[in-house]
Amino acid sequence: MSDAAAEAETARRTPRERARAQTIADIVLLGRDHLATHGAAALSLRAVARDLGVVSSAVYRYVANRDELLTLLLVDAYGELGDAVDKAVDAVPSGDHAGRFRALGRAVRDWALREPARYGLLFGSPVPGYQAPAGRTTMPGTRVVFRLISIFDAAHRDGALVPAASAAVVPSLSADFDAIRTELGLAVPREILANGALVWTSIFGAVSFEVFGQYGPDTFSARDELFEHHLTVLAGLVGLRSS
Amino acid sequence: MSDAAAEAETARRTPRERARAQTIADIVLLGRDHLATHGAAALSLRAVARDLGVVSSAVYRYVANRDELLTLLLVDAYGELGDAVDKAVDAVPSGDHAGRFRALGRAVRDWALREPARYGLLFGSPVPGYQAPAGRTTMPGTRVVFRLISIFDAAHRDGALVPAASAAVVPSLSADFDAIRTELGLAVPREILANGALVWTSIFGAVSFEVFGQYGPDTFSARDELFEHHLTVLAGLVGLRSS
DNA sequence: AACATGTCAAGAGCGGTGCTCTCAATTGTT
DNA sequence: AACAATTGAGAGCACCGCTCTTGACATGTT
Repeated sequence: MSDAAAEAETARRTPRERARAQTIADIVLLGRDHLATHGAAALSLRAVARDLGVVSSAVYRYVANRDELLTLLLVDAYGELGDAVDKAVDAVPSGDHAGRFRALGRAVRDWALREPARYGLLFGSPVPGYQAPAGRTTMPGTRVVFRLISIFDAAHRDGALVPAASAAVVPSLSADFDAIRTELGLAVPREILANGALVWTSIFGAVSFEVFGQYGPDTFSARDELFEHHLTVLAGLVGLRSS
Repeated sequence: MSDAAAEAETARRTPRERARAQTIADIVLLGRDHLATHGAAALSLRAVARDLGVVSSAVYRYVANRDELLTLLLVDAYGELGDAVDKAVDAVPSGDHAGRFRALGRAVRDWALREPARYGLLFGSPVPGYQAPAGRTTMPGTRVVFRLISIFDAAHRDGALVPAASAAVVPSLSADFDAIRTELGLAVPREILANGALVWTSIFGAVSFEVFGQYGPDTFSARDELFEHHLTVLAGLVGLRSS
C-alpha cells in the first residue's frame, strides 16, 4: 500500500472523518436532487442546508462555498454519465464497432433525457461566475470522448472502416489532429479523426436540442427514430458500416 | 392602414407613450449589457434599475417582472441573430447554394462567438423557472432554421443537389418530415430533409462546444479551419457540392 | 385658470440568497 | 475526567425579486 493510500485509509478510520465524509456525501446527494429539480443556476446552499436539517452556515463546515458544491456535482455527473456510457458500450461485443458506437450515442441521449438539469450543467451554458477547476474536471469530463475515439481507433485497426470519400484536412488542422494522434497513440488517420470530431459535437448538438427543448413540441413525434437516423448518418461519416 | 396599425400610430403620437417606449427600449438595452457581462441566470432587475438611474421598484412600471424582461431580451437576440444570418446569406448570389449554406453557418458561429451570453440564452440550458411564451418567441426563433431549409429547397429545385447514398427514413419519421414538407410547401425529398435536420443540430453542436468551452483550451488551435471542415462535411450530407 | 385623471419615482417591507463571524455545545481523544 | 478539536446555531451584511403605499408631477378636460 502506498503512503498516500495508507494515509487515506488512516484518515477514513477515525470516526470523525467517517462522519465528515458521510455528511459531505449527503450534501452532494441533496444538491443533486436540488439541481435536478430547480436547475444549476438556482442551486442554493441554504436549501441544501434546510433539507439536511441544519442551519445554513453549518454546511460551510463541509463545503467551502457554492462553487465548491457545483464542482462536486460536476464530477459526480461526469462520473455517472461515464459509467452509463461504459456500461452500455461494454454490453456490445468488442468486434461490433458500429454497435458500440450506437450504444455510446444512445447512452448519452438516454442519460441526458433522464437527467436534463445535470446534463445542462455539463454541456449547457456555463454557470455565470463559475469556472470549473480544470484539474478536477478534465479527467472525468473527457471519459466519453476518449471512449468514442477508442471505438473509432479499434474499428480502424480491425479494418472495419470502409474508406469513404472524406474531405481533405487543411495543414493547420492536421497539426492539431496529429498532436492528438501521437498523444493518444492512435492509428486512425486524421481525416477520420476530423470527421470524428464532427460526430462528437453532432451527437451533443442533437441531444442538446432535444433536452433543451429547441425542437418545438410538435415538430417531431418520432424522436427516437430521428436520433437513430442521425446515428446512422454519423456512423457513415467515419466509415462505420451499420451492423 | 389597418385598425391595429392606426391605433399603434395614435398611441405613438402621445408624448407619454413615446417616452414610455423609449424607457422600455433603454431597459432592454441595459438588460442586454447586463446579460452579456453577467449571464442570463444572473440577470437582475435591480442592477438594471441602478444603471437606469432609478430605484428598483420603478422598472416594474415598464416591465412586468424578470421573466418579461427575459422574454424581451430573447426576441431581441433572436432578431439580431436572424438579421445577421439574413445579411450574410443575402450577400451570396442566390445561385450559389453551397456558398449560402456556408455563409449561414459562419454567421451563426460568428454571432455566437461575439455574443456568448445571448447565444447561451437562446440555445443553452434553459433558465430555471422561466418558460418562454411560445406565442412571442417561436416566430423569431425559427427564422434561421427556415432560412436553412429554404437554401436546401432552392438547391433541390435548381437540381444542384448531387444524389448521395442517403440512409432510408423509417415510416414513423417519414410522417414527421412529410408534415413539414406540406406545411412549408417544400419540394426537397424527405431523405434530404432528414439529413438537413442533422445538419441543423450539428451546426449548433459545434458552435455550442466552442462557445461553452467544451473543447479544452489547447486541443484545437485552428478552430476556424475546424469549423470550415465541418461545414464541408455537413454540406455533403445533403448533397451540396462545395463551391 | 382650476380641476380631475393618469402616470411616475420613491420608500418601506417581505422573504429569499451567499457568506462571515462569534459563541456555545458536542464530540473524540488522551 | 480533562482537554482539544470539531461542530451547529445565531446574528449580521449585502444582495436579489417583488409588492404595496405615498407623494409629486404632468396631462387633458371643464
